[in-house]
Amino acid sequence: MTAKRRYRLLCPIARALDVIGDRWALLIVRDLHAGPARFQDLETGLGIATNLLSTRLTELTEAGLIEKSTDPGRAVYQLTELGRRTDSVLWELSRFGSQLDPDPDPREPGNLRTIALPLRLMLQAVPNRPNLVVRLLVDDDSFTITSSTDDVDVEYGDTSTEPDLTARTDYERFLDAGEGRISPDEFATQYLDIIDGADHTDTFLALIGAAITHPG
Amino acid sequence: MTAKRRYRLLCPIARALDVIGDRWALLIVRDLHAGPARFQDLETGLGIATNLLSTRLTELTEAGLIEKSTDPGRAVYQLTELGRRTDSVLWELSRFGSQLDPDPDPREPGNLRTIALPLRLMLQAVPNRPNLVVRLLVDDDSFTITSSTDDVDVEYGDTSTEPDLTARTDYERFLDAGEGRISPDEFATQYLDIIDGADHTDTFLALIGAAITHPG
DNA sequence: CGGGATCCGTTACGATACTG
DNA sequence: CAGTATCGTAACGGATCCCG
Repeated sequence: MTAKRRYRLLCPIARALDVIGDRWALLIVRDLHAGPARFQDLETGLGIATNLLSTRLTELTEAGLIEKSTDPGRAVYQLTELGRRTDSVLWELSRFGSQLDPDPDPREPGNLRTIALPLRLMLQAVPNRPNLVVRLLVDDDSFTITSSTDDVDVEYGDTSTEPDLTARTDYERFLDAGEGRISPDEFATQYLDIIDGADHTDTFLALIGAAITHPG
Repeated sequence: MTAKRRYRLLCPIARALDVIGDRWALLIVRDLHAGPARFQDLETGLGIATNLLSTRLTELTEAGLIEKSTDPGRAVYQLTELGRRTDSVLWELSRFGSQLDPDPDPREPGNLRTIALPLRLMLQAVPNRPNLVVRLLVDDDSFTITSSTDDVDVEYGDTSTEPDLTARTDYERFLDAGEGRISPDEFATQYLDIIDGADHTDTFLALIGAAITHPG
């Protein structure tokens, strides 16, 4: 029943921060951009205390950014349309953060939902995307990339659709490539294993290369 | 000597939030986009406690976003090049925040540095900008808009350059227009007084109209 | 076992008073 | 004017406990 701490300024930036400015709020939203997630997915992915996650989830729900669907008995959280509109904010934050020195003593996340949104936004900037469904394995996590000319989606986990191609890489290298510390070529040839669907290799490498190279 | 609270995650978004995610940090940066400011300018503009402003300023300085120039004996804070690169983040936050319901019980800011950055970013999106220097009076605050084809700047306060045109409006209407609650035409004809330099009126109105209308 | 709620020590924030 | 010092309050973080 305690009133939440707010700026209460007229300006839209302060208004936005009143909703997504609290600690963890944007990171939770970011992870949900990778698709619906359960309580524990978010907890282990972020390393957030359960009480904080709980309060953030209700606050974000009240603000209309996320919603809880208890369809099959087990709670699942997902973004609303309003919540999905945070993608530009997150994208610009990501671009700004890439210019900063990385933490000297980083903490590994419990899962890699983290990278689904940046990946999608990079792919989104590529013109003339091919029609392609890719299963991308990063360490022990799996992503399904669904590319078409009109749209592109990156979902965490295996989805029902059968992929055209399956590839594997590791998290560190993926980050290096995404932030420009290694070249697309070096990444593609050295750190990307094509496991299945090799006949789509050229299409896939062109897509990845364009995504990394593109100014954003 | 206590270690600052950080996410310490590898992802660039978390890295960005470790620097500009603290309460007030982004709003301070936003106000500095309006040009150099003194301690008290920021305090009254935001309504922030002085101890918090003090710690934020040193943190932002350590992070390399701002710098203090004590040239004439009086401390003046201003953005560094890195700090200026927050403009895209702030712009997207502003766009997101405009979609949210305004606070039911808002608090008036002590000054209007707030709106310099949104205004500049709106103008920046206008193609074929005219060469024009405008003094815009909003309530008791003054802005100097320097427009050219290549670039546009909005500084808080009167600058040395003599304006081609001087106009006046009020804060509420300005916000209404910027967030699309009233039309550019309605704003220009009803709530914008041309005080001086009337021969540049058409040029100015075209610029303002385009800025408001433009998708951003 | 997943999905939280409760408790409690620590840190951050906010208001005000005070100092160079 | 530009901060520092103090102090009460709110938020965070870790752990444990509870409930279906």
